Amino acid sequence: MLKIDSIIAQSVADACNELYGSRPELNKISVQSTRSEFEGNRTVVVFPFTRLAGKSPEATGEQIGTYLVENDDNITDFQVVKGFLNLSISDKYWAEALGEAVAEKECFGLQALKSKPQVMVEYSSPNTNKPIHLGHMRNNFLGYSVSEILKAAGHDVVKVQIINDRGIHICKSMIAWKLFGNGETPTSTGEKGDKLVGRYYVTFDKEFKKEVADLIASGKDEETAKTEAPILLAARDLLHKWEAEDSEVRELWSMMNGWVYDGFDYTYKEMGVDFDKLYYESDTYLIGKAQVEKGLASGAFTQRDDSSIWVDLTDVGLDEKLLLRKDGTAVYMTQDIGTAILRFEDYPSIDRQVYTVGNEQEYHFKVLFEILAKLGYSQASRCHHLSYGMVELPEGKMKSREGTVVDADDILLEMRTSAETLASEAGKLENIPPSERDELYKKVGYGALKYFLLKVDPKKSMMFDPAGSIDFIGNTGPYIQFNYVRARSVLRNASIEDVSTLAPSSSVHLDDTERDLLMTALSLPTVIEEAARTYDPSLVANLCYDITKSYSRWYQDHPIIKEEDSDLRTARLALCALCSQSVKTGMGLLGIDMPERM
RNA sequence: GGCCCCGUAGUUCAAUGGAUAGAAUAGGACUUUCCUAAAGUUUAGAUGCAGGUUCGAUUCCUGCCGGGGCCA
Repeated sequence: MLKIDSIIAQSVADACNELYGSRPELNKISVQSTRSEFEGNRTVVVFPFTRLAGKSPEATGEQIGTYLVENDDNITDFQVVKGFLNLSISDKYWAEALGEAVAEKECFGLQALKSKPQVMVEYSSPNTNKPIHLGHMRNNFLGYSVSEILKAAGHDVVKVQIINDRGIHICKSMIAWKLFGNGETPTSTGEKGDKLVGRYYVTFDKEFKKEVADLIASGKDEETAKTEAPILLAARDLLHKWEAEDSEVRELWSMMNGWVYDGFDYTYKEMGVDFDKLYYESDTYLIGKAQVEKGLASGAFTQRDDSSIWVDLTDVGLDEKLLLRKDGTAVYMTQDIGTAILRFEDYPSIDRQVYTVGNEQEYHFKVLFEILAKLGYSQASRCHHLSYGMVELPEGKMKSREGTVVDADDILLEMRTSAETLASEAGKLENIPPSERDELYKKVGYGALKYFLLKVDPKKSMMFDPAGSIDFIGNTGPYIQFNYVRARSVLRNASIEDVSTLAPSSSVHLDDTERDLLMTALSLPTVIEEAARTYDPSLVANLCYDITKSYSRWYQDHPIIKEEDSDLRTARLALCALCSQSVKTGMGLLGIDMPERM
């Protein structure tokens, strides 16, 4: 909601009070942009007041409109079309609103840091046996962006990662490396550490399948074969030794995980995401067990005859859920309980945790939050599962076993290369010093990728076609960057050092295109607030596009530097400054860097 | 079987219950003596089906059809 909209809503409430003796609630008063084919800037929907007035929509609109023009200086004129009251807002209001927004410079749209409660956002939960792929990238960019948006809305944010670094699947790549690795290391092969370990995870699977086939050939049934394959038994043995803290196994585990972390560090750095604190499941799964025992003692959980431990959530419409197996081993939920509680202890002031995890885990998180509530954590009711849809390929879901995953490092490289090709084909490279070119390809290429993944409503699943690749024209990151660059270029050519000096004269008149552009840019603060409230970066992405689209259209036929009327020139420069600043802020919240030249 | 999410132009995405459902891309026709044409203008094209609530439904409710997911 624009600032002017709350002013209008207030005046409309006054009008109803005065005219009909009843004051409607402010949030019931709908103010929106006036459609371009009608006179005016803002429109009040009058249908809700016809009952108060006991008149037709048209007559009600006339009465309220007349009252507004007489009693609110910002409103200069009105027109009623059916049930819509179109209001013209004074030039003075727009000039002042523009001047105020520009004066805020890079703070425009942002709320005071730490003016709202501390929030923890978990936005990566990798396994140490698989390299990062496109699905993880949607997760990471989404969580990073939501973190930045929450900060912009005034929250203190703690960004965390949970690393799934233990368990049978990790032992599988370990045993495969032991058996077939010949002592290979990332240094000896020159391969990225996460790729090397991932390769041995695949090796395990191949060997396992071969052994199963052999066992079946020698007369075993399939089920038996799958539990008796020697390589699986060897992996199980490693797991037992790991849990018994066998030093040799722990050493191998640390070494291989270390390789993976080196690989992840590179990819995260390229992606531009970072974390304030890392959590490892190898540290938290025992805490989870202890917490489950504690919950049993306090009566929150129950034990069955086979000694397995359960929680009964039928009172809140969920099921009974297993928390500890009969042999005392942990399930996923056990670990997640441990991790959550450890975090509440590490950061006593966090108001809630936000988990960025795919939508197939929705039930899991409902259960987790209920369990935390049962254990007495009042933050549980505010915890949020930031659930997002899958990234799908034209042939369906990505499957690592079928080799259809889109690897993160591959796509990052492809984006850089495409940016380079496009820039050189368009003959843009003369403008760019060679030393800055690689940086530029990253800004543009990665910007295209991030924008592509973030402009879609998180909860919807989305399509990625590797063959079609990601566009650089149209509704894309580079389109927004390009127009930003043009706007910055105008300000440079006009020698504007400090944009806050661009105070428009209060008598300057902006035309329809200019007012539309201004209104769009002025909505940044409320869009950020809304995005923070709904954990939805796509709102910010869409606003950046709207501002840019309007800017580009306006720029086409409105001279700025060459404008001879000096009041108008100043106002246009201010508009240019406001739009470029708003878009830079918005794109920054998406993790997208803006180049100054391209 | 139970529960959850999603069905909008050929395609990829928009639309706090509001006016004639917006963009992008692909297709047709244009624009560069002018602040960066990765741009702009223009043309053509869509709410799965059937009911209901409402002054007004892409949006809310019910049923069906189609796609995805979760729980055994």
